[in-house]
Amino acid sequence: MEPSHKPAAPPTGSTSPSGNGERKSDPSVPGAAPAGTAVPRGATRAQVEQAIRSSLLTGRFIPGKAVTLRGLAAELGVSPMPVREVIQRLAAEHALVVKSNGRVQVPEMTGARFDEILKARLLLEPEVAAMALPNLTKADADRLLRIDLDIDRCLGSGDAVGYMTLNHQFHFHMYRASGSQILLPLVESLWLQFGPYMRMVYGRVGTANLVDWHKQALRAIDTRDATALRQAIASDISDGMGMLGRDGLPNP
Amino acid sequence: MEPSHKPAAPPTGSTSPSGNGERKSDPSVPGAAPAGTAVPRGATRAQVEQAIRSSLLTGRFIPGKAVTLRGLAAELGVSPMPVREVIQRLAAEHALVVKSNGRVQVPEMTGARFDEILKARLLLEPEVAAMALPNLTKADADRLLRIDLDIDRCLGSGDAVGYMTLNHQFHFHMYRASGSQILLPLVESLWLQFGPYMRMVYGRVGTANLVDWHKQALRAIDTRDATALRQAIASDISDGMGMLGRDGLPNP
DNA sequence: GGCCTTTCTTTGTGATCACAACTTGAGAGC
DNA sequence: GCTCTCAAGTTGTGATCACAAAGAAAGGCC
Repeated sequence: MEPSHKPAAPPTGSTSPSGNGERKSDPSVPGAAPAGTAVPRGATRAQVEQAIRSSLLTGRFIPGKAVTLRGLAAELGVSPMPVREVIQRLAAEHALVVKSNGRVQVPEMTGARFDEILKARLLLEPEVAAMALPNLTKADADRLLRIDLDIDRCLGSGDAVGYMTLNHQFHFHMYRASGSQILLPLVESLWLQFGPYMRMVYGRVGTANLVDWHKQALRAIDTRDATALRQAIASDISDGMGMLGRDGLPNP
Repeated sequence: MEPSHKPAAPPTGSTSPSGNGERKSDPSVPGAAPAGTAVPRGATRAQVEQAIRSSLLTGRFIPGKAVTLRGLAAELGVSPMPVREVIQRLAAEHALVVKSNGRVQVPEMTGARFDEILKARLLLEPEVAAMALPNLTKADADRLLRIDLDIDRCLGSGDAVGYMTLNHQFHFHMYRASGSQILLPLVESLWLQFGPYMRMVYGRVGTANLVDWHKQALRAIDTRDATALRQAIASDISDGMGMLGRDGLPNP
C-alpha cells in the first residue's frame, strides 16, 4: 500500500508507464538513473527481489492478500517484466502461491502447514547450526552477542519489526558460517514461508520467551558444545513458533 | 539436440523463430493447435516445465552444460518467454544455477554438495515416509510392489533410465501419501539437485544394491512399523547414493 | 608463431503489445 | 426484490523488439 519503494514515479497520474515520450533511454528504472550511470546487469530484478523478499520476511504482506503483477510493478516503478520473474522464483520457493487460475497470493497459514514448518525447522536448523559451529570465530560470537543485545532492547521497547529483523539476522549469521549450499537454502525457504504469518506477532512481543535460548546458544558456541547448541536452537525454535501461536488456525 | 519436441518447425533453416509470416494466430504452440482447440491457461509453461524437470530427473542434462534461453526455446518449439520463467523457477529450487554474468548452467556436483544432499535426504525422507505410513492404503502397497517388480526387471536388463524413473516413482508415490505441503517440496528440490548427476549411474546399474531395501520398506508398511520404515528408507538412500559414488568428486 | 586488438555473434534483460480468461459491475427481465 | 445476463475492466501469458554486456573469432602487430 504505502508506495515507499517508488523511486521516481511519473508526475502524471498515469499508473501505466506506457505512453511516456522517452523510449528505451535506460533499461533499469524508467525516469530515474540519468542515462550514464553504469547499472550492472540484472540490477532491476535483484532490487525487486530484495524488496519483495524483505517485505515477506518482516510480515509486510498480509496472508491471503492477492498479489498482482502490474500492481507490484507500479508500486516498485518498474515494468511488469522483472516482477514476473521474481514472482516465479518466489512461487517456486513456496513464498507465494499461484492459484489454479494463475492468480498469485500470499499463502495463508493453516494448522497443518504450521505444524509441518515447525517440524522441518526442528529437523534442519539444529543440524545447520552444528555444521556452523567449527567455523564460528570469536568475531562471529561477538557479532551474535551484539545482535542479541539489540534484540533484548527491541523486546523491551516492544519493537516487533526490529525484533523480527534482528532474530533473522541472528540465526542466519550463525547458519551462514556452516558454508552449507544445500541445507541453508532449504531453511531460507522455510523462513520465507512463515514470514508473512509473523504479522501475528505484532503486539505480542515481550510476552513470551521466558528463557533466552540465544544466550544458551552463545554459551554453547563458547564451549564448542555441539549437542548444547543443537538443543538451544531447537528450544528457541519451539518457543519462537509457540509465541506465534498455532491456535485458531484452520486445520487443513 | 534431437528436436523431437518441435511440433512444426519452419521449413526454412532459420533457427530464430523471428521472421515467420504468421503472427499471433495461436498463443500456445506456433504452428500446431488448429486455432479452436481450447488450450488451458498457462499450458505452454506447464509443458516446458515438465519437459525440463524430467530431463533433469533422468539425467538427460549433463552437469556443467550451459543452458541457453533461446536454445531451449528453439528445442521445445516455443518462444523464449515461457522458458525464461521456468528457468527462474528451477534456479530458485537450485536445480539450475545462474552464474554471476546471468548465464545458466546445470550445476556441477562436488564432494561437499554430495555429502550435504545425502545428509539432507537422510534427515527429511525417513520423516516424510513415516508421515505417509498412516495414509498408505492396500492399493498403495500394491502399486508400490508393482513398481518395485518393474525396478527389478530394469536392474536385470541393465535399463538405467527405467530404473531411475521407477525409483523416483516408488519413493514419491509413497511420499505423496504423507499429504505434506512443506517437507515434500523440499525433498523434490533435493532430487532435482542430484538428478543430473544420476548420469553417472549409466552402466553401473545392477552392480550394487545387495540388500533390497524397497522390499524391507514394503514389509514395514504391511506391519505398520514406522521405525522399520524409517530405517529401510534411510538405508535405501545410503545405498543408492553409494551406488552413485562420491569418489573422484572435487572437494569444494 | 604468439599475443593483442577489433569486430561480429550470442545471450540475458527490460519493455511493450496482443490476446484470452477471469472478475466485477450494472442493467434488464421476471 | 432477486436473479440472470452481458459488457467493461483487470490480469496472466506468450511473443517480439531493442539494447548492453559478455564471448568468440578473425585479423594485425611485434
